Amino acid sequence: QSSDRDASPRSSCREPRAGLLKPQFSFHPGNFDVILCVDFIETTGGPTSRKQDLVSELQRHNVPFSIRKLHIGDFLWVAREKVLPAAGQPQPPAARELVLDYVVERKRMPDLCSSIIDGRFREQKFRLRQCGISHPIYLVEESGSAQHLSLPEKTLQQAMTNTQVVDGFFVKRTRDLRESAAYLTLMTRQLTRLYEDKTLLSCTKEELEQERPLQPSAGSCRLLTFAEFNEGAVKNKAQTVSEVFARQLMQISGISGDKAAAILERYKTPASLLAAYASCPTPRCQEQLLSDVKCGKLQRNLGPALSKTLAQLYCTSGPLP
Amino acid sequence: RPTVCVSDRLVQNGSCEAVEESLKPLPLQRKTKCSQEELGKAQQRTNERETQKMLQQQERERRKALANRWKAQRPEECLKHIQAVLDPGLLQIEGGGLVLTALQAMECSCVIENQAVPCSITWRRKTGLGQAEEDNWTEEPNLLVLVLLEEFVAMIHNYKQVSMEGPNETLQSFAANVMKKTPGKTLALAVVELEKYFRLECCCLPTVNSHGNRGKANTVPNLSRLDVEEGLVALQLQTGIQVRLLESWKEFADFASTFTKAVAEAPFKRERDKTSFSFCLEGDWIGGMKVDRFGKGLLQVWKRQIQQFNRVSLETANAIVAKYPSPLLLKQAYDTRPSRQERHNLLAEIPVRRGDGVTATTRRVGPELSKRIYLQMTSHNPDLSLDATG
DNA sequence: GGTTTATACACACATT
DNA sequence: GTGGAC
DNA sequence: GAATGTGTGTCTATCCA
Repeated sequence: QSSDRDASPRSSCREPRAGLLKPQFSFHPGNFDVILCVDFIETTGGPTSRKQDLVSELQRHNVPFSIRKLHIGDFLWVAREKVLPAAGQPQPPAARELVLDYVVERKRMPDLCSSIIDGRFREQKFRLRQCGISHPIYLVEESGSAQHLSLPEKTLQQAMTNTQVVDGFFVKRTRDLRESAAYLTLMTRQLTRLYEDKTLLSCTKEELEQERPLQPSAGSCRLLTFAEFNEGAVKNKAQTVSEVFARQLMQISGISGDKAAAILERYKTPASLLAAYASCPTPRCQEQLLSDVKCGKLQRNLGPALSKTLAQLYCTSGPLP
Repeated sequence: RPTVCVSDRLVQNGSCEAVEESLKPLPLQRKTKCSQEELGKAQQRTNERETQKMLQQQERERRKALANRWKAQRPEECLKHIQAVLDPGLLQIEGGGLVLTALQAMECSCVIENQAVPCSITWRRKTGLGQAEEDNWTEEPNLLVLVLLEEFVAMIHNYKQVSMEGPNETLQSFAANVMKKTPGKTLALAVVELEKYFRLECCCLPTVNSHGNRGKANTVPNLSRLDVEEGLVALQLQTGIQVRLLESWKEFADFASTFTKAVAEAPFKRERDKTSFSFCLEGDWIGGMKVDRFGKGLLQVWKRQIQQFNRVSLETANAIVAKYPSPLLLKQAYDTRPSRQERHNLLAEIPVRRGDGVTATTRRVGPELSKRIYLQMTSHNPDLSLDATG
């Protein structure tokens, strides 16, 4: 069917930059196509790998897709405007793209195991939750879960159900890569039907965060450009004074998030803490300045030990040991 | 606004204001009549102490109650304060008893009641507010519904037949009805032994039935797994509801147990996610530096504090810490610089040696980072953005 | 002189 | 009813 | 938190003057 320009693995993987500077534009029904975007990693595991099977399956099902480097997620869908070849131009102008409100994180059982163990699992879920897309999907391939993995079966099932119940993500269970491809195929087709009659409005992430009143049932919806989405998932966000202060506090062993937050509750900035230390008439007072700061759950004292360590850090005039 | 999670932390201080209020009325009085004055003083002291005691006890009790409620949500004890509510319809199905058995094997209570939705499970949590024993529970916003195999197959089939827009029930209409009966709840569906159905469908001849509308008319011929997946994806995109397909009743029982645990732990985890800093989970996050009781290691802490700024290399941090080996020394250096520009650029010209030996290139800290560090050390505005171009 | 009992209970941190 | 316990 | 186990330190509780 409509074989995409980027569908071939050897084709260029250029990422359209148009849209970042454009304040706003919109796609109208019939003027765009829905395309599945596949992360580069999912297809380039090396020639010895079976990663090309996914490409084969998608091609076999005539799924229009595009292989790119996604900074978050493994699959997503974009609406690409249909561009008419300009007269005399060999290449049509760069097509603008809006990312649909669904993103898929594919996880095979071994991946899930290692992700849970080293903490990437929680981090991924956090990033997915605030990447700007409302409907994150975990696509879990339980290829004969009877295999000896580094984590018990019960644990993995619990993790998946937690992802569903606690995090509110959609968890799609699949038996193998072939079923995963089938799922992506069905999703592509039905997403095409879902969006084809809608008006798509470009939108920035900031605008989206304050209000997203449009649910997928409305006649129109506001979407991020692919460029903004993909760049936004990697760039360092702006730091504030209190954030950096909290991170600095936590550099000493024993100061956790709750402790740092409790200290921040009283002294929101390094300047105010230093001023408080300067106001202390005696070094003894400095050591106890933070001792009775109430931490965490409900009002547990920070304690004299950490208070003294912090006083040493911020009150030592000479070089630190 | 930037993605900082310094956000909404509970400010829970009711005690301080009340205590200060009680300490306020203490102006000195002139000596006129000794006895009366002594009496008044005594009265004042007495009232004052009574008030303090009362308030202290009230606050302490309140804090204990809050602490206990928080403890009740911890992963180890939260199940003990949960009761699962099973619809009797579940137990009337073959194999439904396994669910009851599995749930009772957990350390949560378990009751059978007629539910608004047949064959459903809901959960209740002890509020902890109840001083009277038992009976104040709050409903958890979750609902797990077992969809009978025959009904599920019928609904998939009905969705396939787009031509007949009659009263035929689909997964979507089923879900809509369920949510109408239980407003505000997150719905999850489960179907048991669908694979067994497929096997029977293959082996045995299709049992052709009259097109009875309502449920009990059984297996519809020629339902493929693809049809099921089509229906599930449609349900997902239109409602966000997910359906768990299970091979056996044992698996369903296990799923119900797992689901129960997830529901029980959900408030605890959500609260933690709210009140914790996002950067703790970032991949390159390193735990706190160990420091003994006399400050050994604090220099490393100071260096790592510099590295908490974005775009600061190890070499840069080393250079800065070498020049100013403690936070206070840096602050004092700022204090002695009269002009704003001087303070901004205090660290800008510090040389930073990069690379080794032959390829060693020596650059400087630069004015941009120098300014960020200055703002961090001196600003009294906690929400000031260090990366703002101003 | 200047720290302190004894147990329980958390929390920070480290492992299969 | 306070506050220390070696 | 995946689940469980390990050590730092506070915290709560006594007993007794």
